[in-house]
Amino acid sequence: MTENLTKPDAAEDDFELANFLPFLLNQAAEESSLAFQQVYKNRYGMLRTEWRVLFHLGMYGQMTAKEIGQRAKMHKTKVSRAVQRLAERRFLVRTRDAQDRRSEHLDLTPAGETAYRDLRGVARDYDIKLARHFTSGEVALLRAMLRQLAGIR
Amino acid sequence: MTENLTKPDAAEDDFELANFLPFLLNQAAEESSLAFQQVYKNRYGMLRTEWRVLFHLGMYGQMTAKEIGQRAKMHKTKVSRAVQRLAERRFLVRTRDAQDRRSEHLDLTPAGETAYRDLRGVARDYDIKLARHFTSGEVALLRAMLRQLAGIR
DNA sequence: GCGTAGTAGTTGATTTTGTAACTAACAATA
DNA sequence: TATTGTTAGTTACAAAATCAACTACTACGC
Repeated sequence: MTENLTKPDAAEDDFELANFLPFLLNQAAEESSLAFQQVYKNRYGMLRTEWRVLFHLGMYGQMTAKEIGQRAKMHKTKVSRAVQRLAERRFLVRTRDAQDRRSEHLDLTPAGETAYRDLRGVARDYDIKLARHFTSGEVALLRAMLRQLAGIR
Repeated sequence: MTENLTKPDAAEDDFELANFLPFLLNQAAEESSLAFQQVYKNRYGMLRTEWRVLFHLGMYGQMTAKEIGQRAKMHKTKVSRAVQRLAERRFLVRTRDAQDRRSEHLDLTPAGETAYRDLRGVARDYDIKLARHFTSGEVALLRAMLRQLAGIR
């Protein structure tokens, strides 16, 4: 059958879905998140949003919900709900700012610190495992490109 | 704001959240999907799942829901619902397979073809725009690495 | 002070996803 | 033919994401 009658552009066009960067990025992101997701889910009953908040606090110390939202590019309602659940489970504590009583400072509890350190170890191992597929130069370039695409300047 | 004042291990440890590949991949995927998402959402009221189904049919011609699910790594319920909505909006038609009446063949309608061609054009332009940040060698390497990470062998 | 505008964070309604159970059909086999 | 197992796709219900409206507060202008 003449393919060209029904889809004239398809043959002439070099565009391939499998090369479309947003598609590829999403596939890679989903696949690479999966194994790690199992860990924080099964080990601590956390969602991705909660893990991100935990990691930001563990990594950078005391932060407000707003700061976390900016850094992690999470919407404030996502952050709010993640913080709520982490507070319920005693992974963090909230303290109102004395100067500006709208905002509150978030700190990990010892339990939160422990979970953070545990998960950070898992994350580091997993990252190394992912990077092993490539040379260190390739990985460095990949990270730089991803940072650029993510708009992290 | 305040950086790593409070965290003693953070300095000793070379692990950085901002370098964690699943995190970076997710950020890049989300950010790079955003602008394109606006197009298929605003122009055709489609969700990401629907766009993916549309693209697969436009790209590869007649397929079953199962085949789309395998190619796009979408769960069958996602595919099922996307197909349902695309059928309601008359972007595709379903025909039962005569030999195996469990499965059905999906084909784009003329309206579906039109939407597909339109969106493919947008996607191609957008892809080129994204790739312009890098050399063609870098982009080729990026695509190869993403494919590997996505488990597409 | 008082009024207005803006911000940090929360809540509620709606939409979308995820998980499991389900229907209908096929296949093999006794 | 009946039995058991498997598969394509759907549906129901719970979990989660999204968006808009909301509360409590701060800051500015008068």
